[in-house]
Amino acid sequence: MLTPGQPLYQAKAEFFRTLGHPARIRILELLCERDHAVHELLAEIEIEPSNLSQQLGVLRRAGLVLQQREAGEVRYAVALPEVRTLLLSARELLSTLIDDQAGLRAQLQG
Amino acid sequence: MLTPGQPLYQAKAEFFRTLGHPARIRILELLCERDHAVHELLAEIEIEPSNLSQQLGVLRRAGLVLQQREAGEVRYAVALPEVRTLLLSARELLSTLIDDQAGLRAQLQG
DNA sequence: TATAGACATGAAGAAGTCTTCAAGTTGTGA
DNA sequence: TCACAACTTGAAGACTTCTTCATGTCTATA
Repeated sequence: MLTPGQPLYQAKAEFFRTLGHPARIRILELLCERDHAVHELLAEIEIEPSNLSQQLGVLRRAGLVLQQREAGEVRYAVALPEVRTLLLSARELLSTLIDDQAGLRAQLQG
Repeated sequence: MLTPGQPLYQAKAEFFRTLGHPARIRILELLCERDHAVHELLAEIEIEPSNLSQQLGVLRRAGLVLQQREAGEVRYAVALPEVRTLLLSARELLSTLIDDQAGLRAQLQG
């Protein structure tokens, strides 16, 4: 969990593993748009409440999101604006990757 | 492994999991500098040969690196320039994250 | 063609991650 | 104060991923 003194590439790997879950990706994407209460996230993501809490816990412990009580609900927000940049850059890479693979498939089939 | 038809956030999660291993991160970082033969990677990364091959296999199947035989050795290269951008953007985020956490620790301790 | 070097692969036990369940906490309104 | 809503937590079995071992392939060279 980003403990100091460990080699940097270890921390990087750990960080990417934190992003390596569909629910956590969705949460971050939603939080990049605006902050959300837990019940709002629950309405958007198909997942059990306790599972959502677990995933929020993972993101919280990684330092990627912040929690805040407000008027009987718990609101979450991304902790750093850099998260948005990273997700965009991943989307970029992924769409090139998918296009390339579609191209390859087309080439193989025709 | 980036199969078409699955929801996008699933593909994203899978993609990040591919990056979620210290050896694979190191491989990609080295390949972002220049392409390397397997034995060159082996000299840089502390890992058993068969393990390195396994990790290269993961990256290859994900479409992130390309393999090429040449003069009795196998050379690897990153498949897309976008990989470099993404790694930089992750480094950016991670260093902010680490600074923030160091700040928090300092605040808590003194 | 035999041998060696450079890699890749399949399989299996160890280790880590997910999902769910049951139970716990924290505010809020009756 | 009681009860409820909104979340969180710990634990446990199911499921994945890692690492390593033994073996296999490919190429170049003697």
